[in-house]
Amino acid sequence: MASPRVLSELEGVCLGIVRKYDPCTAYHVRMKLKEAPSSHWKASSGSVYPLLSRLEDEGLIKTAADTSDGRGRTLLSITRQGRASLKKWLVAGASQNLISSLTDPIRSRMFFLDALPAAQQATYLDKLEAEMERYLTDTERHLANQSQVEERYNYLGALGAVKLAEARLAWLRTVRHTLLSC
Amino acid sequence: MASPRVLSELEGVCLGIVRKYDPCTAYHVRMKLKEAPSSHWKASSGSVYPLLSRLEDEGLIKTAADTSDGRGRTLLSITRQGRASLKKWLVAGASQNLISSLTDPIRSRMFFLDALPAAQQATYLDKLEAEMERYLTDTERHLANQSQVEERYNYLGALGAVKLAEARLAWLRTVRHTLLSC
DNA sequence: CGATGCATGTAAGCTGTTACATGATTGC
DNA sequence: GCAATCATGTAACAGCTTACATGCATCG
Repeated sequence: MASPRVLSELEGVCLGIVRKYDPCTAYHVRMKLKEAPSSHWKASSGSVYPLLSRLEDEGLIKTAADTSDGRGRTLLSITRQGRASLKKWLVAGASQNLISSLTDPIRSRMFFLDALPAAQQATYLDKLEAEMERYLTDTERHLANQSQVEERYNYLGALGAVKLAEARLAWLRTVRHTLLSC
Repeated sequence: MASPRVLSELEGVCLGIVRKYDPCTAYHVRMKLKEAPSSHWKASSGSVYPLLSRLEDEGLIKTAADTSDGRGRTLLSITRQGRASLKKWLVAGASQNLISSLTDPIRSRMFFLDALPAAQQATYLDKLEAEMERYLTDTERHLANQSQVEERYNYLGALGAVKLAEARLAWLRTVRHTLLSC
């Protein structure tokens, strides 16, 4: 009986990537994490390699040396047990505690904006809006690269990032209007 | 010259709370962190007390023993240096890297939903939608408790939580419709 | 033949959580 | 008097980041 522990967020995501691009290298997993503009994860080698070793130790992925490549690549595949763990991680996401664990540094700061003098508030909100617009553009561009038919799930995930970015931007504009128009 | 390091997210939030309810106890800071349904922070004593000690060591807050209370309460106040640090933390929020660091466990999972058989996908999405509705209600209730005039910044922050929750729910419904209607 | 990208790792450190531990105050 | 809340902390650990270190492959 394998350890039935719940995977961490990054573990679940990495295992999901291994499954999706099976077989692939650890490096590939890192690159996939990096290419989404909306990903929280830095996915440095310092987190990914030990993480994947751990998953291998627990039998969730298996490795095979790629002899055709002189760099000593290691190809990763998900195991039957890994698939079961991934499913478990997936459905565990429908809990109040995970739904509410969304961190938003912008919103956090809004509560304390009165610490800035009015002029600086305006400057800050201006810059924020400009950066948020740029971020929205990034997420939209990323969405445009996902095929709606071939990569349905990637498309829907990327769509979520766009929708959230739109909502944040709209909220920011409301804030700006509320604070600066009187 | 004091250490000009940038505060972490939780440090900034805690310092902001101290400033807002100055003077207040560390316990009060924890309770404030807990009462928002959209807060990412668990704000356990194990994080808050050492954090506030650190801020005191760096001269960002000062403490005073409350002799009128037998429990040995310690009252916290923000210092001039603390105000400067808080402002710095605030404006540092307008950076691409912080804007994009929004973690969404629901969206993360969407990319891998194809790991579940269709029937389980439907069950999962149903449960998710129900929980998201409950979460939206929580944030709305919290918003209703914030005065739009007296607590303008708290109101705007809570409004952001509601707007994000609405956008996530709308997106979830799109996902459900897309995946289950064919 | 040099730059960029592919590829794999380790060590130290930061930040926050969980679990534990203690005790006073307030309201019923 | 007892329960809930107020109040303060510590120790161990989990999880991820930063910085460092190495070396082959590919393309111009």
